Amino acid sequence: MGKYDALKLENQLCFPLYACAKEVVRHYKPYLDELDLTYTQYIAMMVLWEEKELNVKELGRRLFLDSGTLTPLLKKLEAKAYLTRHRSSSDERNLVIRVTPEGMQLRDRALSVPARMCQCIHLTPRETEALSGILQKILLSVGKEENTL
Amino acid sequence: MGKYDALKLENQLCFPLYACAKEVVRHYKPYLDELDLTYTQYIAMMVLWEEKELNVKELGRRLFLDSGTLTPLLKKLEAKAYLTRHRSSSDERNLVIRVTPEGMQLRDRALSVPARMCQCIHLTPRETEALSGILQKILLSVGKEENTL
DNA sequence: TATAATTAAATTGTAGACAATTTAATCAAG
DNA sequence: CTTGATTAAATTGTCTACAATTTAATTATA
Repeated sequence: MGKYDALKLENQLCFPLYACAKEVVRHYKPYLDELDLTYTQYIAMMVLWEEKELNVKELGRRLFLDSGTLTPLLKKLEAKAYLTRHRSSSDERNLVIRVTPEGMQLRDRALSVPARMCQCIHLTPRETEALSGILQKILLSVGKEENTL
Repeated sequence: MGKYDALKLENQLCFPLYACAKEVVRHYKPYLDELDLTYTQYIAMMVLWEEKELNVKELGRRLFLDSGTLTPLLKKLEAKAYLTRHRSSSDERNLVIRVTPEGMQLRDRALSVPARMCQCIHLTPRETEALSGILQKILLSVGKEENTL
């Protein structure tokens, strides 16, 4: 074990996390192409399918994204008629995002995507459970730090 | 359990993977700022610190990145004098990347980065081990698919 | 050997991602 | 009531990321 072992790529935890995330997202592409959605647009629609209506701030909190990423993304989804963007009348600072009927129709066409994606990743139920738990723990701990800053 | 449960964000495995990777990489920023490196530049330097010399193709294979990402990134690292870029004399198609002495000096300044990053992520050794193993498994399986295509 | 197929980088175009700043609206003291 | 913080989006600028195409070099084959 040399002085620089900690700087070897194979000893990093972050690198496989980074590479895995990219590769898995890339694997969504053929399925999402059928829906004319990018991965980020897909997860934004996922929130909207559940919520019907929310503002940019809340959407960003859920997706770990800021307005710099969301503003142009939401404009693209608006251009595709999947959502509407309107200032809140009670507080003009807030932009209310609402799904359209066209946006809701997309949900049915997306139904098969999660199962088809899971088939790409060959994990046992145990591994899936373990991975999910550990990732949630990391997300919780980084979320907490934001508040202490 | 409703018809659309599979499309809920909290039932996805990919989303926490995507969000975690982003958040963890973002946590590197203050440490890497001291070295005037981005995260992608940092992992590229990690490979070069071990290899001293390799071509774009091989670097891309290790980092899961293509020439579209690496070409501009390597030009920036060349501009910072951390590496040199030369066409191979034996095969002019290959671009040989070599670390410079300045690039090697950076290695010592980076020594403290991995430990400081680990402190940000509060995982037990068991969890770290498990996460690492599962991510490697996913990367191996997506790597294999490339060959069968 | 001339041509076709293959390969490695580079290029082009589109879409994130995020830090930092700006703008506009709302809220909080004094 | 007004000035000063605070807040939410939008904007600006830089750096990935990757599909698709192009260019140039090499290899394979007719």
